[in-house]
Amino acid sequence: MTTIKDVANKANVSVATVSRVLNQRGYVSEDALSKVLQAIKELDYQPNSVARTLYNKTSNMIGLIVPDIQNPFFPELARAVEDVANIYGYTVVLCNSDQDEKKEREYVDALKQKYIDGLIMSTHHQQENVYSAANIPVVALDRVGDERLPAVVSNNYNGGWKAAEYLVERGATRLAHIRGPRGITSSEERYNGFMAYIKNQGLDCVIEECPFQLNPAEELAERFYAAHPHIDGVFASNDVVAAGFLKVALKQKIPVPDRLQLIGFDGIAFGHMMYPELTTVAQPIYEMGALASRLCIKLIEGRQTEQLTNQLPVQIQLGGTTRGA
Amino acid sequence: MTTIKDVANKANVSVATVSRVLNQRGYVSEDALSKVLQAIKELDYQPNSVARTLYNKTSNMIGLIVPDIQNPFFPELARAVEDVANIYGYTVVLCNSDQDEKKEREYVDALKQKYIDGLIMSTHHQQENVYSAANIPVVALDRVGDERLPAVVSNNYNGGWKAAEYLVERGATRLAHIRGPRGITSSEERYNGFMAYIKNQGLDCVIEECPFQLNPAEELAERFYAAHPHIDGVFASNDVVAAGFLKVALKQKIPVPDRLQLIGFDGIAFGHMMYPELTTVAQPIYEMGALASRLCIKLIEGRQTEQLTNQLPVQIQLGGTTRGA
DNA sequence: CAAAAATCTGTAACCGGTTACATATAAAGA
DNA sequence: TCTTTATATGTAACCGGTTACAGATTTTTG
Repeated sequence: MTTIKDVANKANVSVATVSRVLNQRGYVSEDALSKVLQAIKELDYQPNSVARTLYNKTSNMIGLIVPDIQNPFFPELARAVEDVANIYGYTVVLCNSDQDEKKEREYVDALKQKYIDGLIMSTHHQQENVYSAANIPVVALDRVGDERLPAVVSNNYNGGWKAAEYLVERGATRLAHIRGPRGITSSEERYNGFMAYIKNQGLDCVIEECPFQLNPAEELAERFYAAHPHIDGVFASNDVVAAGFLKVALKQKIPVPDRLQLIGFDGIAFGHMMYPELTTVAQPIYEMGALASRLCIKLIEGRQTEQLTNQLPVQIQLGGTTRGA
Repeated sequence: MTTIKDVANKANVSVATVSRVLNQRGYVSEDALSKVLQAIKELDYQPNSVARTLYNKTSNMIGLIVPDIQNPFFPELARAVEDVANIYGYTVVLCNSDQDEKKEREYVDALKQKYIDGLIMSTHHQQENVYSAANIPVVALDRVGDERLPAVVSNNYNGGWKAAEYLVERGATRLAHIRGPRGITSSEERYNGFMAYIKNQGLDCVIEECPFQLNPAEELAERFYAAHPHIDGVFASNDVVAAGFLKVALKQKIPVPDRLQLIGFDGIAFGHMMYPELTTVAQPIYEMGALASRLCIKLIEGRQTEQLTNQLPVQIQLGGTTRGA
């Protein structure tokens, strides 16, 4: 591997001069400049980023901690984070925490040791430890654990409200909400928004709780349809759960959307892969990831962010699981 | 941040002794050992991995280059790679290449600069550059670009054969294969396996080609069903394409599986999220990722691998898009 | 009991960069 | 013309570890 010393030798200058050329800092004569550039080209020299990191305490790497990349919501988010990071010359290190606080802490420690420049986290755990111990920028994405952290989220509350409103407007009268796990900000907010509309309209509804996974959703759906045959509008707190409910409904030959309307939340890609397509409250997933990435880099570069919480709008995405207007 | 010097001072020994304790190398007296351990504990010292990397030229990082993490096949693979890597103390850096050779090369360069210890690549490009320039272990995953590279793949040929056989055994007589893009090993092999069975049985079939994406698959399906109304068995080269064909079939009210049987390839999670569930030739995706990761680490640790190509078996996964036996 | 071998420890060089500082020369100002 | 200032460059310390080597002490061996 060619080092800065090799370049210096070849160009007949000192390493300091080469370094000055590389970093475009300090004074370098025309003559030296061209000799160095020539040597760099001839030797196909690339400065060693580890050595740079050691001195500069900055690695051009961003950590991204998600619960599980297998959860179909996160690949798009991760992709967006990486795309933006790349533009600015950053590399992304992806970590799956399984929502395990210990794992999260271990990852954060390991990443900090590698002089990671910033951290983007999707977790509902309190991040005081991260927040205090690290002097690196941390951006919360989708899930907010700590209020003091800059965050990128979608308007979950509004989404919940819209979902309820949408179902009611399409003629649903007996509503149910399959809410997500307690303690996760997004599912709480969706629930709150949904309930606010329900109360506002003086309606009644059935509430069930379900983790954001297919199998539990299917199991719950079986029981649910048996227990509540009259329900004609279901709002699931995420698309995976909605898919589970749709699947069981189709299996049981419950006419969707004629006798049962279904709306999910997220707007992940596979909503389009099924038939009928899932009607859903779509978050701007890619936008969220991209924004978080930009925000993180902005903070790394020392610039302040205007606002702590960045809330992006959601939008109903028409599918075939709800009726036309 | 506490450094090895701080520890040495506190323990009243030299940095060399502390280093010996850390690496459990060389002679260290009982007395010095306990003093150092005590100091480490009191200062909550963690050795700086960047400094270590600089000297050792090894980073405990593995690069994973995939075409696009948004392709639902890759998250499971990536997860497996990361899980195994973690067990052995390695961190994974994920990169999306978009199948762009230039991007791939840039990533490889950047990763090598960071003293990445090994590389796992899912690409169909020739990797001579990688293979020659890098003296780091490279493992090909799912897609093989270079024959000389150790690789982990599933038995795509056998999968293609099995798919044909399965359709025929369930009574399909007019077969079609929607093959994947040319030049990608896996799609070629699936095609070859399928055709081998067809020829072996003296059958005839329709072949179409489609990229591994939903929209093109849907468009093709529309045209396909119009042009070939008599086809009663379709083998799609991957599950996304199969999903597109299923979606259009359902939309057109073509009875599946009674008048049209459908089988995909991959066994990705969303096959279970739809109704009917997708019948598919399932690859052991997680196993493949885990094996690639283990293989890579084995090579990093200097041990030789028994065989260059590791081919894992595929298995038909029963869904509702084919008839019972 | 002396020599050889094993154990212990510190100094300093090294990994490959960056930069403070000293020094030298050229250009500008008095 | 003599300062002063701007330009140019090299030396050496530094980032935080690892390790070759040398010297000192202890243990083993003959």
